[in-house]
Amino acid sequence: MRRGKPNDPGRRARILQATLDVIRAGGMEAASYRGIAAHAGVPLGSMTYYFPTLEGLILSALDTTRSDLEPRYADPLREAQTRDDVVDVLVDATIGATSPTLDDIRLYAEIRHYGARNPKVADVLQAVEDDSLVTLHRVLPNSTALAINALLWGWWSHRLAHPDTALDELTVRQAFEALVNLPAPGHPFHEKEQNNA
Amino acid sequence: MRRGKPNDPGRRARILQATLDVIRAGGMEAASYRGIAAHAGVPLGSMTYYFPTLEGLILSALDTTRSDLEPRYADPLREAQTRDDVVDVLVDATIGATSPTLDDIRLYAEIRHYGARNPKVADVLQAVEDDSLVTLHRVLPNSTALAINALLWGWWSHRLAHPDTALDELTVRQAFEALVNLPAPGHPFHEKEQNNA
DNA sequence: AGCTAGTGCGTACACTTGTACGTAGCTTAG
DNA sequence: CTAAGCTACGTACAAGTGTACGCACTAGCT
Repeated sequence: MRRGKPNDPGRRARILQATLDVIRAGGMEAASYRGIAAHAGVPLGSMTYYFPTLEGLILSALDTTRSDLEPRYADPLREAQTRDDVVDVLVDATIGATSPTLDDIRLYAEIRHYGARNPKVADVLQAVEDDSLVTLHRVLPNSTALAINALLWGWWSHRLAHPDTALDELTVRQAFEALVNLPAPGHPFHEKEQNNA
Repeated sequence: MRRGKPNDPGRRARILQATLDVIRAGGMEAASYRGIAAHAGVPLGSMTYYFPTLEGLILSALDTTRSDLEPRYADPLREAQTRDDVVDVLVDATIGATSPTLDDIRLYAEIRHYGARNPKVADVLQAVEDDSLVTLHRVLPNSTALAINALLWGWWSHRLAHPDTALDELTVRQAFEALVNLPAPGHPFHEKEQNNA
């Protein structure tokens, strides 16, 4: 039973997209109803209509990033067979073709930052992180996965703090190699598995 | 030639301290003239008198953190002789006695976060980071120092995102060991130096 | 055609923010 | 003792914020 005028069906989605754009460009503090409305080309009244509370809008928008991260980072990891493959994927995700742009890193940083204080955002962060950790954990022991996650975020953070200086690929690669080849707990001697084609 | 009533000589310093407290507790967005004034127990007029602009106050406050970080992190590193010593210092700085509290990590995170968009804050960040990198660089090759810095920040970030879960010491230690023992560029074979007592 | 329910949005309000500015009061020079 | 100058602060203002609320207008039912 539909009533009223549904004259712009994609409006809700466009607002969500505009929200992410604004956060990417100006940070969470720039995410005001009015600013987002201007960016999306919708009147202020539409904002509060589709999203009665600003926090709700932001949470919804952040949540959509989960589906963005999955294919870019987790998918290639799922296909990695050897430890060397894993290193390749990680290097690529840090500075290569599948690596996020500075704007995307900024967005991810906003989530982490906000998540440190807002429990709702922390849940989103947890979900994003779980997606990648679970995938890493499929190939590597738990402790190694943690360290790699920490280092990956460290590299991304480095890129944020030094936007004009490119990271040296060999430096990044060797660091990941060192972590990936850590011995698993309970197996003091590291066995390199050789199940590639 | 002194005039007027200098009835509270430490007032300026107390304002700076209160500023850091407020940022630690509520983030940069909580750092308002009025909030800080209330926390420091001074009237609003005093704030704008000692610090005519809010950004100036924040920058001054952040800058004082530089002298806090130096002795805690750089000093022990200066005294490290062997690579194992370096690992000890790093593990300690991550989760041990000399490691920052969650509040201090939060403060550092604010600096990094703000620094990604505000050039003035970026300068402060740069200075803080240089202090530690220069010290690391004294013992380790440049690329390794970069990786270690990234990982250290990654671990701190992890603590922020998981305040209730303690990091396993062995996990942290092995990760740092792996990085510290990376071969120097130009020296394909790694030589472990054994100059301990 | 007329009635009704629900969609979409314009406007207004209460509040918080940084900052400018006027002024009170102490301290020294004359 | 008086005048002046500087310190310290109370107050006011303009700008920007989230959100509540009421009005138009469309679409389906009778």
